[in-house]
Amino acid sequence: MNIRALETLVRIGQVTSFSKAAALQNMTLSALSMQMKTLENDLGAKIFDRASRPPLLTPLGRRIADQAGRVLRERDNLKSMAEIDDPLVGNYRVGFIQSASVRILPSFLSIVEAEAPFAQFQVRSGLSEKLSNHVATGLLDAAVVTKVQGSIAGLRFDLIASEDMAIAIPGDHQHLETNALSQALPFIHFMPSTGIGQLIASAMHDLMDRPEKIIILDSIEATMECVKNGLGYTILPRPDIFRYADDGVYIRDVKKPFPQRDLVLVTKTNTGVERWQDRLFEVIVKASGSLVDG
Amino acid sequence: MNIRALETLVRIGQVTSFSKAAALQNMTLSALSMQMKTLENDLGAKIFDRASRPPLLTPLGRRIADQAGRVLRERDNLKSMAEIDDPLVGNYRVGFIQSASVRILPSFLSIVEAEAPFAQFQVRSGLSEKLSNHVATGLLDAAVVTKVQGSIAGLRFDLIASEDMAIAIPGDHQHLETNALSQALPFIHFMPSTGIGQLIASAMHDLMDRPEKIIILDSIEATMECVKNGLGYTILPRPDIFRYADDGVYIRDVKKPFPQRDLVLVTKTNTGVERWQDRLFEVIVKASGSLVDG
DNA sequence: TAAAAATACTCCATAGGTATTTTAT
DNA sequence: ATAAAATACCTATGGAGTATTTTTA
Repeated sequence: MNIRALETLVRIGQVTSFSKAAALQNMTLSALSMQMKTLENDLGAKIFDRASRPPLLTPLGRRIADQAGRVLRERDNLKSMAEIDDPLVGNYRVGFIQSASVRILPSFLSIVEAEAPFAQFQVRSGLSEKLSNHVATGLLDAAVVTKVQGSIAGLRFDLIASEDMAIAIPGDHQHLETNALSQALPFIHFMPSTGIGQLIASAMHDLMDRPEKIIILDSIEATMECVKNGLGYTILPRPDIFRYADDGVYIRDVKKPFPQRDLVLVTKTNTGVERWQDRLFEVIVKASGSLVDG
Repeated sequence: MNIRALETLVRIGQVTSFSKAAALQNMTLSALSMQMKTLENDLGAKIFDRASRPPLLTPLGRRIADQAGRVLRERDNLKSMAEIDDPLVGNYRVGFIQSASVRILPSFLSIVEAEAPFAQFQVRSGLSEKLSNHVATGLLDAAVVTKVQGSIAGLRFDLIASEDMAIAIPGDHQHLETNALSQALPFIHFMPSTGIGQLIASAMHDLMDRPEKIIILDSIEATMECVKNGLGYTILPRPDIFRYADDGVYIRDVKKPFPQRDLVLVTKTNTGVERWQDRLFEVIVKASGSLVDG
């Protein structure tokens, strides 16, 4: 079945004349006649009553012509979709690490709703390494992750924000020196295997003796909840601490020359110009800018 | 834009591999590759990221593939519509004369809803002659009308029902002979120009002297309303009288050898076998059978 | 009889196949 | 190194045009 034949059929339905339709479709009457004959054969249906001249649509033909109109409308939608000039057109699969999904995703979604009406987003969350790999293998188009050292080939990283690390201490222990803390309280350690976990481990190593007791958790919110309940202290990016802290938590900034947590947008490096990558980055930076920061 | 290319695109979206898709679509990888290249050119859109192998759908390409699926679904609907075996498939434009639209149409519509799920009906009402002409010119597919003598060439008439004529008389004049009636009361005459009007005129001529006073109305219901109010008497098909009569109306049947009103289904005569005509007739007869008859 | 559709015949564009080269993993 | 995609090249099909015949209004 040829899509041009459907266009012709719809036109005939409008003008009820083969010759007029032929003129409007920029083809000869002969070609049009053959086209309709072929269409009838393809469908195995009698579309025209050729006993009268001009041929009349049969009831079935009329219905088929209506349906052909629907096919053409969907085809037109497809065409116009391809013609949209906005770089953010399409169906995007984007990963967000846990903290980004809490802090950036909501404002991101509200921004794209307004600014990228032709983009759909499928979001999935996970750890930085997994998400980065998914971008590399094409399972995701982009991901917001913590930048890790051993960068995978073929990936592009755009810096969204550099965040200072800080120490979160239960209020009743705020008088203790950092080093003394490690003797007095357990250290709540967010998963050392993750990107941010490695940053925490290195910070911990630089700042204090190895704590007597280390509790490993896989959730930032749970980590902070423990600190709030005086069960231990922790090191996390300042914005994450700030997000969950209450009056009972004392936040101690760490001295300047210290590794920061880099939140990056990962995409594939491409030879061609991928305008959507730049635009997506723009929008994510905007979304991250509107988040509450300490 | 070729519809086969859209099928291929959707398939690629499913299997994420050109070569697997090619096998499934029964074409060579080469052909498939060219087809996708052509599609991208047609649309002016980058559907694939060819930097990786197998080529990955771009976000836009993924969206376009979704939309292509919609196009194909509508195409499939069209195909399956053409394959339905029921003779009553399609979009039918049917005319009903006034009395048929009141007496037959409702049960007709409820019957087709159950028995002809693939048929749509557009109904219009009018006078027998006009409706018949519309069938002849193809403006209507069929019409339920009163059969008139001078039958137009190219039209087929199927008898739905033969209805006796009767005289409707106000109760307080039921003792009068038919001939005497024409002196005592005005004759309420349904439009003499119509098919049924001609039957009435001829019946009136056969049965009685010309009435002193004739009132012409264009509505059967209004005619009967006048009789009910004692304003005059009338001749109409028995079922029409019966429909609107109440206790105050006396119905006098006319003697046997008398022209009847033939309710017919008008369609175009066709060389080919038009199964829908027979089926439509069947359904209309069924609908007319379920109407209340005196 | 005149206008419109169908048919006969021809040509060319293009879609698809085979063989080969290129490329990403 | 190998599997997969792209390219080069060729062929065949079918879609569209011209000229002619048929048809019905």
